[in-house]
Amino acid sequence: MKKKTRVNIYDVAEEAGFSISTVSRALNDDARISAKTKVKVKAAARRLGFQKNAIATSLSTNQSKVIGVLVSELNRGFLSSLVHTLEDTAFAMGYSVIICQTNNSHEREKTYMDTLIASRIAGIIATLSLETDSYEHFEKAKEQGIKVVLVDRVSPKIKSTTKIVIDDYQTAFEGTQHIIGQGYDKIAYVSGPTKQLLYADRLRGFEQALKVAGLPLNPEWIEYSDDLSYEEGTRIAKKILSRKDKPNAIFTANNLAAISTIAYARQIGIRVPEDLGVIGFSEEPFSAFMQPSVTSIRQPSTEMGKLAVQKLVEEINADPGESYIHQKIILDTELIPRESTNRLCKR
Amino acid sequence: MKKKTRVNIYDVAEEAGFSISTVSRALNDDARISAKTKVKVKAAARRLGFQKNAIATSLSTNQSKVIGVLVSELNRGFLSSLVHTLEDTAFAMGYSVIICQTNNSHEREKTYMDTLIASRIAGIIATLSLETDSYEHFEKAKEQGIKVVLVDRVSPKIKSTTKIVIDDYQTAFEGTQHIIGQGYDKIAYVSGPTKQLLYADRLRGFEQALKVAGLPLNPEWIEYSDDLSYEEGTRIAKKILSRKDKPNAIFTANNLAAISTIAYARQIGIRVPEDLGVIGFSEEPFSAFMQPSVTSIRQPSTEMGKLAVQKLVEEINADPGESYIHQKIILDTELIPRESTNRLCKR
DNA sequence: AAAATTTGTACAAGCGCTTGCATAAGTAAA
DNA sequence: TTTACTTATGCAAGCGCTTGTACAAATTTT
Repeated sequence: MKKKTRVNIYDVAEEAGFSISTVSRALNDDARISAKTKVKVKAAARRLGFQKNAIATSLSTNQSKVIGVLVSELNRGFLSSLVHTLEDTAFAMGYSVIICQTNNSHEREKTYMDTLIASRIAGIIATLSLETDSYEHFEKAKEQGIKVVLVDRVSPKIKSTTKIVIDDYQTAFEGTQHIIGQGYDKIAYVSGPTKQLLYADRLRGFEQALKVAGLPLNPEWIEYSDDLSYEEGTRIAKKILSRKDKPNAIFTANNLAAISTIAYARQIGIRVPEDLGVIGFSEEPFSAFMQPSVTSIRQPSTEMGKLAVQKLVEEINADPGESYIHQKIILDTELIPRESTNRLCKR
Repeated sequence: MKKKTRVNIYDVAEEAGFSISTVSRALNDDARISAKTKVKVKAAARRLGFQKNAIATSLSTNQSKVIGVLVSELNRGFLSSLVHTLEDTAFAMGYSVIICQTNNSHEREKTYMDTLIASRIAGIIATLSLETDSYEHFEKAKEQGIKVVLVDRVSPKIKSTTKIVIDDYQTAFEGTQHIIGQGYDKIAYVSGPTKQLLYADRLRGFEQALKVAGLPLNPEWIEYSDDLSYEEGTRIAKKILSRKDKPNAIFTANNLAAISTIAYARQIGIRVPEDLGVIGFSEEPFSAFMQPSVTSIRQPSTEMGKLAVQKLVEEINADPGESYIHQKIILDTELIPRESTNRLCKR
């Protein structure tokens, strides 16, 4: 048969002169084992360089100390910062984090879900991929008893799940008010795919702010992008700024697009913020350092990440007897006014 | 005793009318099982919604399809991009990736190493933490049969390990030549901790280029930073630029520091690139979009990431009989001249 | 038609732990 | 001293899979 590989609990038992059950309990600080025995067992384990096989423990207890993180990709400021925090917080709570990049593909999201289920993961923290519009794979996870927490990109169709979000509608509303307050009155909007709730909400907030302010809502000034990449931002800026009836401000649904919009505008001789105000959702690490610096909306990635792990672990450890109350937690955002919309006071 | 949890191989065996060994082999496409049987077994598995328990497989085979990634943090452009690629490549090869951020702490690096060993990980891809100067934990992993690939931040003290690096000495040498070629002749250098080989090499390359060009090497113009953060960059720029004998160019060992150096210089009225040339190692996503854009050195994070996974998997699957040949692979870098050192042709 | 192969499948041990229950030893109460 | 509890430890089954080996059936060879 197979040969044993490394030092195991049997070796420790022999070395310490106890049975394996005593060793197991001693190493787990079970109350039933006397202090003296524990000392002896631990000494023996140390002597042998014993390292508990986490796999065997997982199989035995049917649970692992690993959290799966489903995220579209790591190359965006918000997500990279979120994952950073997730990992950090999880580590502090004794969990490891397994990263799965969906690349915004629904297919890959499902594949990963299967892998995670097969790995008997403790729980999942997910940000829906942009493509995702069916949610059976989440139901599947839940059926298997895997707890899920959704962050930022959520869907009302996924029930009984903790969700951690910002108020996209309200934030976009306030962002728009900020631009209006700076004296811009012809405002364009660059949206992500409205299939994603969050982009739909942002767009609504934008439109509502215009309506409240009595400003025109020109359908020609609303553009959509699948991925809001840097290149997409340029493409759309080009389109918008080549119309006869040009807007004098652009609100983009992420920050990358804002940055490329600014770059393109300057390139064709449009001054920012004098001729064109630009504001972008989210915040990239360099939003503050650009020239002009980019007015942004800070999403509390750190807070969201911390909460996500805490809530997940809370649910994992919840008494299975009583039903866990799933919350939708809405965190505050912060508008960071910078030069790109600063039309009022000259720099 | 414990109650079984989900659909397992026994259930499938019963449903299909075969023994569990046949089921196991059928699901693994073992040659000894007839095609007909395989079809039946797989159908039964599908009917029951069976999902193989990866934990049990791992325990049984004593190996897992998980690669541990040890990285200082995710918030730097190079590392975030590297990890992105690692994950992507690993996924394509049927592996998952478990991310461990050391936060540049040696202690945490060791803790993680233990966790990874306990998880019977297939292999480790690591970037040494800045603090690390002893390497027993890597030896430990290797003793346990865990393959290791080192990327970017390596150490000659870790033997028999595949290493994937750039030529830091040569790259810094060429970078310095670039600045000199632009007509700067009083060049300061901002180094990371030279305990890390890579920073020592970069510094050597810088010094050598000065020597070759016959330029003065003013010890006052060489500064060190522990983490080369944005704030550190500002602090050091302040220090260097407040000397009576100011340099007219600054080479920083990463790009973040270059960006903050530029920001600080402009703030106190020093023009970049006219009065001060700035070049930074690495490349942050926005280096190109800054004003002025930052002359950088592109490290091939994508290529490094891909190779790292490929080499690791290659070693994992290598015949244990014959000894695997560990290579040190050196990849090309690319100097990207941008505005921040463009003194010759006016923009 | 018998013997020798070649399939195809089943049995059962083992991977390294956890844990319910039994039991032995130690202590307190009767 | 006997009985009744505690407290500490051991036994053995079980978690869900893999896999060496045995064996029966089907196929080929003589």
